[in-house]
Amino acid sequence: MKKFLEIIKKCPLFDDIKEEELMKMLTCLGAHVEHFDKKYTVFSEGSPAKYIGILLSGNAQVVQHDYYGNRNLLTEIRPSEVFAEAFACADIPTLPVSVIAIEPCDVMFIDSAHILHTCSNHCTFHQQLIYNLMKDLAAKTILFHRRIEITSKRSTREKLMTYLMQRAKDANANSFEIPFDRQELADYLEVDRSGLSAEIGKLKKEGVLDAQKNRFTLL
Amino acid sequence: MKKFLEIIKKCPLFDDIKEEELMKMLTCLGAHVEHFDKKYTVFSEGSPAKYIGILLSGNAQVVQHDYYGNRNLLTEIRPSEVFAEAFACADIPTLPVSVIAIEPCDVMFIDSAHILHTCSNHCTFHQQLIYNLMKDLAAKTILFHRRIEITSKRSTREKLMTYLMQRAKDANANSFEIPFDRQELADYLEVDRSGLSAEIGKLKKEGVLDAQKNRFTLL
DNA sequence: TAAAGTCTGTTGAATTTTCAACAAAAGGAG
DNA sequence: CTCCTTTTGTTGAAAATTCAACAGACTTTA
Repeated sequence: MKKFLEIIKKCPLFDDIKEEELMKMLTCLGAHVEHFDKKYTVFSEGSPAKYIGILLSGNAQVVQHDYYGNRNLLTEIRPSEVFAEAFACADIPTLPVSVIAIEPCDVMFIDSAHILHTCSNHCTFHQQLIYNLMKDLAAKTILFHRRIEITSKRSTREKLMTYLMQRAKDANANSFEIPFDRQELADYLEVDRSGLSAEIGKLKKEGVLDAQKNRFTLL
Repeated sequence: MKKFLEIIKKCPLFDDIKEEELMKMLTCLGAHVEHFDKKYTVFSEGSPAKYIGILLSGNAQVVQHDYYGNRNLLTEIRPSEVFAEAFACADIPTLPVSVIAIEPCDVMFIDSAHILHTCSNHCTFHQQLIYNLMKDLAAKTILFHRRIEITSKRSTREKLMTYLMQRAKDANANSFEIPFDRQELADYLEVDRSGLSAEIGKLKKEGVLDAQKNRFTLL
């Protein structure tokens, strides 16, 4: 676990927790690390929502499948990010989503009950953890707002442009890379892939943007 | 404020806080109540995200307007529910949404800084409030998941049926009322109102459901 | 390096959604 | 009760999305 210390320190869940206390605390919380190869399932839909996950290396996605088998891409997860915490904290018994390793991953698991319920009066770090968890959930809620801002647009073009403008604002630049390939972007925007490609082509011709692979430039 | 005590007690933000401490605490937090007539604006897009709102009476909605002026209905707020907390907790400077009174409303406002930052080591209720806030945000995140489950469907019919099945599950019955009129439902599902009406008509003819005003029955 | 597999852009046809306009129904005010 | 306003359902034409299929570019693997 030590080799991931730098990533762990960046995790918002551990803000304002001293480095010398961190490892001790993780042991106390019963944290453990597992490795997953590409395309393997980290959490699967319907399994108990007992553990909070923290991505230590690699790249994963939160996805949901509807009853027609359509894949719905909910979020991209990057190292030091927390996932599946909302379900554990909200006492949802089983996960309504799956988490899939897109690249080989190392994941740290912490039993949510150890964060929320055990000795919360005696260990000072529990209070800090809960405060950090609240901050993290607030940030997640904001991300969902942004997502809904996108999907609430009615046309492929507007969805794409809303997404790209969000990314440009985040990057503070009009040229930036996105973490999706075309199919994933289509899934995220909830549009048809071929229609998306066509729309990108049109926008290029109109001189609104430039796109090479996953690098986009707004003009 | 006292006349709303029963509603305030139901607010998840005050779970496990004793009734005799509640009023004292609200005074300490600087909570105050305002009245809003129908169609008045409780919070407006772009204003500072300083206050957390708690609806004490009436009915309100969280809405967002895009640059074409389309109204996007994010959530319905009912008495004892908390709103705008995510923006305050996530340190978002200005609100990206508006809150509108649909019926005459009474709203309690609490400065979020008083919950998050003041004397958090000395007053025991602060820790409980933060824990409750975390629970509340986790629940909100789940609601957004459900919302995205709906809007990620591609057709009006699937969106409608996904929504109705969620409501049926919540109500634990195949007959239930929804808190929207047709236009609001269309906004929530992000579909065209006339197309929605047509789809409801078809589903009735097919014997899949029955609908009278805002009471739906799945058959 | 060759072969196999994956990703992307393009097309046209089928299906859906959107839009605008109107009439019927329901609700509210006086 | 009647008038006026709002909500709901209906329609057909226009526009957009989806779908399936394919070819070329790019990657990966053997």
